[in-house]
Amino acid sequence: MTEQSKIIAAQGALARQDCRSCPIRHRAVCAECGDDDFKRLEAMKSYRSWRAGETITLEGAVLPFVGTIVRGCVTLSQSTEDGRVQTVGLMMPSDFIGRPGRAEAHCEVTAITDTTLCLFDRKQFERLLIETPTVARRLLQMSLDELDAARDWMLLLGCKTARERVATFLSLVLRRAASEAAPLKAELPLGREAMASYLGLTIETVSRQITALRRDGIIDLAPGGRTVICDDLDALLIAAGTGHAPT
Amino acid sequence: MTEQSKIIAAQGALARQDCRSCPIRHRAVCAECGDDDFKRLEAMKSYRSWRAGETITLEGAVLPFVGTIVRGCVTLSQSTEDGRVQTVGLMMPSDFIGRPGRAEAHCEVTAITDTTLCLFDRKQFERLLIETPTVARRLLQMSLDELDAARDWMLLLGCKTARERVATFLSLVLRRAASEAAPLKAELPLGREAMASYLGLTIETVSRQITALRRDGIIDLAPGGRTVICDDLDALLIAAGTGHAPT
DNA sequence: CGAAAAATTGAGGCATATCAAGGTTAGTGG
DNA sequence: CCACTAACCTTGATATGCCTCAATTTTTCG
Repeated sequence: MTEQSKIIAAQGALARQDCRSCPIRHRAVCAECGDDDFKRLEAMKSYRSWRAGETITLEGAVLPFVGTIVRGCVTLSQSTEDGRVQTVGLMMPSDFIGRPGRAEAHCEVTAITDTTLCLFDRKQFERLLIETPTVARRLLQMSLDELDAARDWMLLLGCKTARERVATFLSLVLRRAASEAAPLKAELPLGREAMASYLGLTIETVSRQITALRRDGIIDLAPGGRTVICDDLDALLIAAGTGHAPT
Repeated sequence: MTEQSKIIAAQGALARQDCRSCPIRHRAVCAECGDDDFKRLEAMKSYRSWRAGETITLEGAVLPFVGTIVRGCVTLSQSTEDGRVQTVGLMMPSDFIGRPGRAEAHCEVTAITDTTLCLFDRKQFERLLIETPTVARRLLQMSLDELDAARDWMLLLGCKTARERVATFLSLVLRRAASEAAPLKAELPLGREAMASYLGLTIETVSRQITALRRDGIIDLAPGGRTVICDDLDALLIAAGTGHAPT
């Protein structure tokens, strides 16, 4: 696997692409950039890919880059000294990885699906932040959104029951899939183990609660257990203990 | 209480003070400001005070200001529809309250001790952010620090035992007090109820764990139960499941 | 000193973890 | 296409840590 992944990683160093045709151009840290800003970004960016399951960086490791998720799904996680792990963030395309102003990663970052990042050299990006207010402003907004989301998740971890946690996660996935008409349908980006780590539960409890929600007619699963179907999102939101969908 | 607090609040609208003699000048959002920046800030700032226990803003309420804590201790909290509450942040002098770019508060903000904020009109402050990179840069750093702290707390809420949570909190308080020599000693800013809400536990469990830590000789309490004493911080950190003190 | 608030302690119940087994799916090679 | 294997998921039985309910003690404040 390691050998193979090296080959993939090498392939992942793709040719530069025109930022203006980038699929996440309007949501990422570069959302407010003008042509001049893009010229600068294009000069410093590179692409790199990871296979599902690979570690992008370990907690405390020095990261020479920051970047944006172009494709794929990654988790941020923290762990105690004795090895208990908590997933503290689930990042999707357009989300920003890494921290300007600090080289050491605060979390472990893991690719859940095959993932491509648009990378910026950290030093160069820090200089850009000082000189380019459009990027700095957008990064502040995105960081504040992340902070709100983290605080919403603290409510889940501190107060909610297992059933509510699972229902909250499923409603979040269904909302992100945003298929217009009922029945809503979405493939789960995380397996049971990753879900359990995100929800502060065990695999077994997650599985049991999914079964219970299915038994209650609130959701259904497609064969394979990786795709959720929901006819009545309101019922799921009630099970989640949330009148409005969480962030 | 309400009548009296109004009087205090009125008194709280203090005369402007010279920013350069402000006690938190080097840690707050204005840490990197020069003389010109201060001139602008002084023109738009005002002070306001709250009594211990008062609500500074409700979740979802429109806040016409943002600001910095000058004195006191406040909590941010979120709640479920059926009234369960989780404290999601503990803010101290120099911390920043409110979100530029959004009027509605994401959390309920409560003064735990008597508190004074240095307030900025939100609209004016947002304009300042665009035109004053020193403030914008500092606010970004502070927001990223908050995000790291929130993620550390998610590890606590998702993985740690009651004993570890209480030990983590006590070590955090002792570290902030930063009294150089052993025995370390600090007054708890939160009562048992507020501690329980912050730690995702009940009052009773917090009380029992404090008793247990005391019985084990890891901490001691001064009469009144509001002041912790610790001879051996390492032992407390081990009880907290943390080799290094948490953020 | 007296009353209210805050903290402690105890007994018992319940939700979730843990331990263990069995079933299902996906990937691989014949 | 099928057999085989490994990973993933589900289900069951039991254990336990924390919550709930209830009573008492301690502290604070008028």
